[in-house]
Amino acid sequence: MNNSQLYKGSLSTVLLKLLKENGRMYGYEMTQKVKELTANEVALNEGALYPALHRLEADGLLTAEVVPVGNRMRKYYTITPKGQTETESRLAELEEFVRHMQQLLGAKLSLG
Amino acid sequence: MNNSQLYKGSLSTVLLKLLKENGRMYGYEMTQKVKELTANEVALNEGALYPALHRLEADGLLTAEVVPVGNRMRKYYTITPKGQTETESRLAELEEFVRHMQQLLGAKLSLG
DNA sequence: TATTGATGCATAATAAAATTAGGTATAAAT
DNA sequence: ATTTATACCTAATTTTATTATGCATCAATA
Repeated sequence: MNNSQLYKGSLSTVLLKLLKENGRMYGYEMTQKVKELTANEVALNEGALYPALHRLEADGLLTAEVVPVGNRMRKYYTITPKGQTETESRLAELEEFVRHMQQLLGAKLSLG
Repeated sequence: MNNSQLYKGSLSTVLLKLLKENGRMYGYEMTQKVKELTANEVALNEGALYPALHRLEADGLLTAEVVPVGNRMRKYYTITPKGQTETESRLAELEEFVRHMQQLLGAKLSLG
């Protein structure tokens, strides 16, 4: 993710969560959704995005389906049951990470 | 950091903050402090810790001083003015990261 | 007294994941 | 006609962490 301050390791968690919420998305759509949700502050880096999607697919967390739209191809991804489970554990991990950061850096991270 | 769910990129921020708070610390001491602050949940991985300290020193954010204690050597690190500034910007970055994660993943990260 | 665990530093090989920097092509808008 | 948006991709490099060691001192304990 460029210009984003997003820490390494969080990308796949974000992708999984997006797919879990929206059911079925293609890569470009995810870049737009992320922009929308973050008021244009986060732009997915495609050089990271596509390899990440391929990895998730290879790991059995996503399935892909190529669909022609007009004269162009879209590759739609869907989360698998395994992916659903994995999403939950990654979100839990992220919460734990934030908690640890609060313990280590002070209470400055609570934005609740 | 092993077993820690700490995302890549956060280690140097933690080290800088520890040094900013404590004035002067050596590597092993940092591993103990991190354990203490996180109720033994986070253990710094030495294979990441020492290279990270060396990098911070090379970048001029820390200075090092080797001190004999008994018959053993300790390498004390101190944060530089440049390091102080950098610490602030990294903490701001981390807060921004958490904010973005909340926007993308839902309000589940607010532990305030 | 021999051994284990804690203290204290370090590096080398490997792996994981990002950034940078391209490339290809269709379609819409100016 | 050219630019912008849509839509996918990969290769080289960089960054950072993990894994696996290595060396050495010192205290506790079996």
